[in-house]
Amino acid sequence: MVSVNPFAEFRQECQNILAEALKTALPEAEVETVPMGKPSNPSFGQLASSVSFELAKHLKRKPADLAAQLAKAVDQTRFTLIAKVEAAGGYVNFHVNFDRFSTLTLESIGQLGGEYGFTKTDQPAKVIVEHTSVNPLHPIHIGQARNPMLGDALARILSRRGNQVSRHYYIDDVGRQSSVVAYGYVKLGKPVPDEKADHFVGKIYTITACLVEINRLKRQLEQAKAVQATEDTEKLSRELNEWTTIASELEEKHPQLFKALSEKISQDANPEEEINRLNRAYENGEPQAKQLIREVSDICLEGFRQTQKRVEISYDSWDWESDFVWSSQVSDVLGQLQDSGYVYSEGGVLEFDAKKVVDTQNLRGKLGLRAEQEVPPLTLVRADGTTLYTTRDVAYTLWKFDRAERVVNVIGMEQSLAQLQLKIALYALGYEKQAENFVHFAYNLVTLPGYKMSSRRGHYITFDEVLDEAVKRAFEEVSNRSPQLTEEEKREIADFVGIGAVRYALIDVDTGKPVVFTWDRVLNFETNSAPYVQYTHARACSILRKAARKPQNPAYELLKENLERELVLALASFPDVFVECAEYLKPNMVADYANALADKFNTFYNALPVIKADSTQLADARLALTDAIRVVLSNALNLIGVTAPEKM
RNA sequence: GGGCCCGUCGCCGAGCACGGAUUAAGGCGUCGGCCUCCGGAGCCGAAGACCCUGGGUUCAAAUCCCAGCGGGCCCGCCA
Repeated sequence: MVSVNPFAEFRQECQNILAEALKTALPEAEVETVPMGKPSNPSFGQLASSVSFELAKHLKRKPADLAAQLAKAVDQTRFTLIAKVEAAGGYVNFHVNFDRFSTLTLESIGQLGGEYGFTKTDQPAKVIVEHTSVNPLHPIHIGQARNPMLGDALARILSRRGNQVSRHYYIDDVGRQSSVVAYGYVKLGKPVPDEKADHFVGKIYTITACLVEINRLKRQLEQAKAVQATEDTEKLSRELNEWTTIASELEEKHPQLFKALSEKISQDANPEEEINRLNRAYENGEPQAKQLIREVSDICLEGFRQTQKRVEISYDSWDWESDFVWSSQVSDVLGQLQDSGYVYSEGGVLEFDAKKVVDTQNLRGKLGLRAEQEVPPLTLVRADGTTLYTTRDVAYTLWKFDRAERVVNVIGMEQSLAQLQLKIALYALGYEKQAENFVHFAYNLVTLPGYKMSSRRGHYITFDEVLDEAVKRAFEEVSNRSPQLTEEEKREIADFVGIGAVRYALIDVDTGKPVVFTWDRVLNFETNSAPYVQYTHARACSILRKAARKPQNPAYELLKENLERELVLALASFPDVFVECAEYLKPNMVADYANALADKFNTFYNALPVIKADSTQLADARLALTDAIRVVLSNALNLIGVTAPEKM
């Protein structure tokens, strides 16, 4: 017999049996669904129901009496996975029949193998997961790296759930900052990168932005002084000071580049003007500007691709924001929004009245907003006629919905308001179904303990650095532990261990909480880390290798130890964990599950011999258990994109 | 000023969406053990938490509601 979800099978049986018992013993009771939960203590069984507490109220009887009556009324002849039903402390406790349950679970895992646990949804959909979408201006830094880790895990999970998933990278090349790099790049005479492309672009961006900012502040300061605006003068001086400090930092770090850029840029009286001109030209789709900015963006993206390849993340589509501007899509959406009646003009600026949409369409309930919560308006178009980021994002979102039924945006929680306004815009345009299938998957930031990360200021640790360091430390670790391996083997292991550790660390924490970056945390190789789970997987593989036989028809009922039964239960509940994490979009659940299973297995491993068990039959049963653990650990790691190695 | 998120042992953190049984999981760190045994990136044990505070709902609250305090983020003709 094979079950895709053994524990659910048991739960269903308990529910049916209890519902029957309710009908026969307490026909006067009205219960819609019978509550069923995991008891705190295994001696109370594997599932327990607290119906009696509910009923006690209505029937005015003691919970303990009701529970006893229900336990008695249970029809034992219909037990298959249940061993016994008992009343205790007012609860009705269900004990699983381990002989049968172990057999069902382990045989199912043996049969389903790499598919075990991945229960398919009955409503498969086309889903677009947009993630990463780092601006092509500088290398991906550790603060941003949480995004692709989560996004990729989500995509893997949703796809395993039976959805048709497409991964999209939104290239945000429209906006002043792209013109800033391009400007610096031209000033330098369009140099060929002499290092990893995105790092190269990042330096040009930071230095150029800094120099331009200083230039701007100086001019503003002079103006302020001229009209004797003391307050402005003070504020501007402070800002100028800050940027001057940054400039000297940059000059020290990259003296040649800094010198070259600073000489070239100082030749322009007003670099800001140049940049704005380029920006407008790009939005208008002028060929020269198009050619230039795409060229710089492509250089940077090439660097991103290298990093992504390294962490085994891929995208099905790279979507250029500029394409939406150049085609009529943005202006079309703008037109539709204006027709909707929720847009007003204020001094030549177009504003979207999100609050009005919420109020007239009665959306507070659907959006989870409080009664009097303010929803600020969104500026759609500047006075000079150019559009803003969120405006363009509306067009992009509709484009996505032409290709999918569901859209998941993996975007930091600092953009919650913009994402909310975007959703409201969908309602305003009459795309109600789309709005409901639009999900902002928000996550909190990764922060550095010392200072604030800022890509504009060049204050960041790059993702590449973190990966390099992780692999380096993993290499030292492997060399210490397994000196007999060849250099080649060590390098390979160091790679998946180091990268796995980083991936796991960025996924493991609840997305609502910020991650404070420390090397110790991200490069953890001990319990509760990818390497720990990987090691456990390799250990299981090693046992199976050593046994060198595939047990035929193992007698699962021989698995009578508590440690073994706990393992069976843990294995049996993997499908539940998977479904839950897919439905509630909680990738960290998978990491936690894998770690907990590894824990249990290691305890078992230390306490009970597998190959050298007392009898061959018992050894066979334990080998089958070990094999099932191998399969499930591998399936779980697969969901979060971590390699499950046979050796390490 | 308004909104969103968060507050659990010295530190980090599960559990909270769906309230349940006087043992609130783990990990790090501290202290003490374990290789005649299948991989010690491991295992076992000890110490450490009135789950931010105060109310409320309930037979039952870490979990739900209200108020407060503390931290992060957002409220731009930036993205």
